This record gives sequence, C-alpha cells and structure tokens, in this order.
Amino acid sequence: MNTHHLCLGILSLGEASGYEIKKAFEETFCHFQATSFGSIYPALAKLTEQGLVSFREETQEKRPTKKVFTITPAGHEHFYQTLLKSEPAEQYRSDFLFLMMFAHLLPQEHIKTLLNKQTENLEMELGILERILTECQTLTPGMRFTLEYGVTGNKALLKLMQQRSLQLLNEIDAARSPQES
Amino acid sequence: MNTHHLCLGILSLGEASGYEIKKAFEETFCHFQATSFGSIYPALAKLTEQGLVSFREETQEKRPTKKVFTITPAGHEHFYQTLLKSEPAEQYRSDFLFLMMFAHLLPQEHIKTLLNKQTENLEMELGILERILTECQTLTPGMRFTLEYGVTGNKALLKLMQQRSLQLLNEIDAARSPQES
DNA sequence: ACATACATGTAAATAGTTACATGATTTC
DNA sequence: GAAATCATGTAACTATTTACATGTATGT
Repeated sequence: MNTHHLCLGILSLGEASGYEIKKAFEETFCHFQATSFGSIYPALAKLTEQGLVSFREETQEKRPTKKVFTITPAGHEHFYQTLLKSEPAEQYRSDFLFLMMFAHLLPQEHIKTLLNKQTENLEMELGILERILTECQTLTPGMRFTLEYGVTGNKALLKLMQQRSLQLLNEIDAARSPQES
Repeated sequence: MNTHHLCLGILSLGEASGYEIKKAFEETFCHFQATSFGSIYPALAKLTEQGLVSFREETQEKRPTKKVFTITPAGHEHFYQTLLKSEPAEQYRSDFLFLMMFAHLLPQEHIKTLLNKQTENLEMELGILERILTECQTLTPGMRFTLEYGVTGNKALLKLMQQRSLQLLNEIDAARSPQES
C-alpha cells in the first residue's frame, strides 16, 4: 500500500484536493498511515496521467486556486482490485521500545523521561481517536472499527505503562547495584 | 533510528556476525524493528570505516568463514549519545486497518478472510513473544519490558477481534441492505 | 532432487522525507 | 510583527527492499 493507493482510497469516499488528502491523513488516519505533500502531489499527477483520477480547477475568493480531484470509473475498478489482492499486513517500528531495550545503559532520570513521554504520546493519541469517534457522525462501519482498534491498543498499553514503569526502573536498578558495590 | 544504530545496539550486547544480527531481528526484535541483509552488510562496512566497530575473520569447519564484529569504545560512546538524543517515537503502518476502512466495498466473504488472517497474525506473534519470555533466561529488564509491551498490545487487540468481528460484518451488511432493496 | 541453514556482499529499483520556492489571508 | 492556514509543486537526499551472485552442508 503506497501513497497512490492512499490517495485513491480517500478519493473513493469523495472528491478532494491534495491539501485536503493530507489533512485527512493528519486527522482520521494518522494512527495507522502517514504521508507527505512530497509524495501526494506527484502521486496525483501520476494517477491523472493514468486516467484513474481527473480534476477541475476551482478558483476561490481570498484563497489560492485549488485542484479538486475526482476518482474515475477506471480508478474505482483499479482501487477495488488493489483491495482484493492486498494482504492484511502490519508494520510497527518503535524507537521507544528500542530505547527501552538498552535502558540499562541510560541514567535513571532519562529512562523516567522517556517513559513519561511515551505515556503522554499514548494519551494524546487516545484522546484524538476518542474525540473523532464521538464527534464524527459520518463514519463508515470500517472507519469506526479502525478507531476502536486504535483505542483498544492504546488503552491496554497505557495501563501497562502505569503498572510496569516503576517495576522496570527497580529491575534496572537491581541489575546495576551488584556491579557498583 | 536506522540500520547503523540497530547494528551498534546488538553489538553493544556482545560480538556478532552480520548473519547473526539479522537473526536477532527475526527472533527477539521482530515485533518492533526489522531490517535486511542489503542494509546490514553496508552498515557494518561503514561502521568499520568509522572506527565504531572492528572485526576478525573466523574460519569454521563445514561452514563458511564469517566476520565477527565487536563494538569499539568509540562505538559504545557513539551509541550512548544516540540513545540520549533519541525521542521515543513510534510509527505504525497497517494495511489491515486501511483495508478495513474500505470494507464496505468488499464482498462479505473477503472481509471474513481478512479478519481471520489478522487474528491469526496476532495469535502467531503473541505465541512467539510468550515463548521468548518463558524460554530466554538471559534477557535484560528492558528486553523483558519490550516483550511484555508486545504481549499486552496483541492480547488486547485479539480480544477486540473476537468481540467486534461479527459486529463489523453486521454493520456493513446493514449499511448495504437499504441501497439494494 | 529440493529446500533450508549458513555466510557475505552488490546493484538496481522503489519509496519516502525534508527543504525549498511562492504567495495571499487570517489569527495572535 | 510573527505564526499559522490555505494551496501547489520540485529537487535533493536518505533509506530500504528485492533480486542477484556464489558456494557448502544438512535435512527431507
């Protein structure tokens, strides 16, 4: 799944400009997909070239002119085929867990800071997901599911962070002490 | 955090060959970091050039000669500085959730298959993590923490999958019916 | 006979991020 | 006066994956 597919996906829900597609990824999909302008604009140009989307220019008062993209029937078909042949893969990369692996090398205060930041990050994301779930009325069942998936994971991890943080610090301390004495 | 840092991290725990570093990522770290030979070997060459690691060649009977890498004092210091300045960031990309967002476009049977595959993937990873936790005796407190973090997340998500899968299918069905009649 | 494990490495292709360039309008 | 929002786009850089190349030994 690359930026081309992400753009087609958003456009399958309704027309949008490149800027609006980016916003969708910052708002509704940020917890499981991300992309940047540097990928979106070239992707839209390529999709237009391939006839999978078309656009009209919309002049606005007091705002720059924007290109509003619409998915074509060929685009719908192409996106459908992509969905059918895609595997439900996941990739998770965590610098936080990598840092925790080497917590025994770090000063206790620094570990505390990292654990607090991670907890804050999880809380912030949880807040965003819950806000969308309650505020947005136009969500498809699938979208609601993805948000609940995020909420469930974050809640469980937050609980672990609260239960295990102190224990981790003590364990590291205990492993360090024998060598210092 | 890139392949250079990942290699230094593994080598900070003990000497290893490129092949063994790859194995470490397939076994103990697979749930939050991944890399490939095409990244590891060039990274080790660069690190050697920079004096952050050194190696000796070890000839083996009935096995190809291997290069055993050791982290240097400069390497330890460099790795420590990297750990200190790194933020506890996370990035999660899920084709599964992207597919679920567009579940309303897919045949019911296909959605079921995707949900089952995702459940199987979560179960498989959970099994691996729990096996390492019980079998490995030489884990640092931090490593134990990363494994428990994975176990907690996967268990919560598995529970959700069991509770919500049928409901999602029904919701999609209900949203589809009015248009068909 | 075929696949897998061991072992190292290169090259091409793919993909993505970041910074830059431009410029009006609105909010603090 | 500065920063943020709206709006599009390019170019350089960074990183990673995949496939290829080579070869032995072991297990099925």
